[in-house]
Amino acid sequence: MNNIDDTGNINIVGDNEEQSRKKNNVPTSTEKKINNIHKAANDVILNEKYKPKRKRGRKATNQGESQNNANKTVTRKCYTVWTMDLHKKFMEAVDQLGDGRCCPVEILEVMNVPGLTRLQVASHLQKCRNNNWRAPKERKSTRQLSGQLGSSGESSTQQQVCHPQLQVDPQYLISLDNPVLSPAENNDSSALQRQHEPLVGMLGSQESITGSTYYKSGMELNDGDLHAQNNYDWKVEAYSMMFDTDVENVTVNDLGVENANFQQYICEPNISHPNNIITTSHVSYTEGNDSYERENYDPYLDFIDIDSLFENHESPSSNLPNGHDSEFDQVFCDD
DNA sequence: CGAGTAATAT
DNA sequence: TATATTACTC
Repeated sequence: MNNIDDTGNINIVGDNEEQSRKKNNVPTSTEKKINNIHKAANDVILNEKYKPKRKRGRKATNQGESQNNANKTVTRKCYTVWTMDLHKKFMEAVDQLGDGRCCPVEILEVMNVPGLTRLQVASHLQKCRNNNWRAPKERKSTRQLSGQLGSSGESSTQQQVCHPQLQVDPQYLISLDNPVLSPAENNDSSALQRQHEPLVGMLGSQESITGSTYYKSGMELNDGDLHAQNNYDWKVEAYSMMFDTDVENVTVNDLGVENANFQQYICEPNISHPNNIITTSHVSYTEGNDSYERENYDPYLDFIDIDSLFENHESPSSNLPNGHDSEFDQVFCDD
């Protein structure tokens, strides 16, 4: 004879306590503890506080945007090209400023280039600190190492390519060993500080602009030649290739002539030109809704299956891109 | 709150 | 890709 108690559990006559517990799926105290840990961990993961609030980087703006056809939006963006001249000026400013004043604001002032903004200088400074800037005329053959991309045994590296932030941003990491622990508690505050330590020097120079806004004088001018093709460059390159979904890139020169190249100088560096800033127009066409704008969009997850992309590609080790018109680009950029 | 910087979008 | 933009930290 069975009966149901006031907790809704079925008590089977004759069963001992343990058998009854099992039949009613009542967790043991140990199981309860484990469940609580899982729940707490889940709460941490679901907590908005520990999620990136917005994606970083450039967002699509309405500035300079115009409607073309039904579902096509034409976005025209201008940006400054750092010519050798401009860069030289930048470096001279850095050199002139000396210790402790090598910050974008000071550099901007010393450069005294109309139209140039602090953010642009900051961005350029960042590029130079990372040894990732080259003079425009030295740009062309930047994909020497791309051939390694599809070589065997590199799948783990490919994962890293697509998930760079997961390695370096402790704020969003959750320790699997101790899931209840708040990420903030896990966050070694000096870890972020370490990112501000001096980075790779400017090319050919013994000392460099450093990440702590100090630099040691005597720095040579960066000749813009990328001697050190390090692993980071390769990662960045592969990374941006995967995200390059532009259907078309069109530039317009000062005569209004369209050019199919990605980037073009509107005018040559010229003493008569007021500011030596060369601007390009970047026109991109997007179909319908901007997928990047959808909620909870996670580019990392979208590319989590990146390995399969390479597996499906023939001769992965031999035929990787050397230019924009390569087979590879068509495969990944055609929309 | 503004500056500097890493990360990331375009 | 090179540059612009954003998030984050101090």
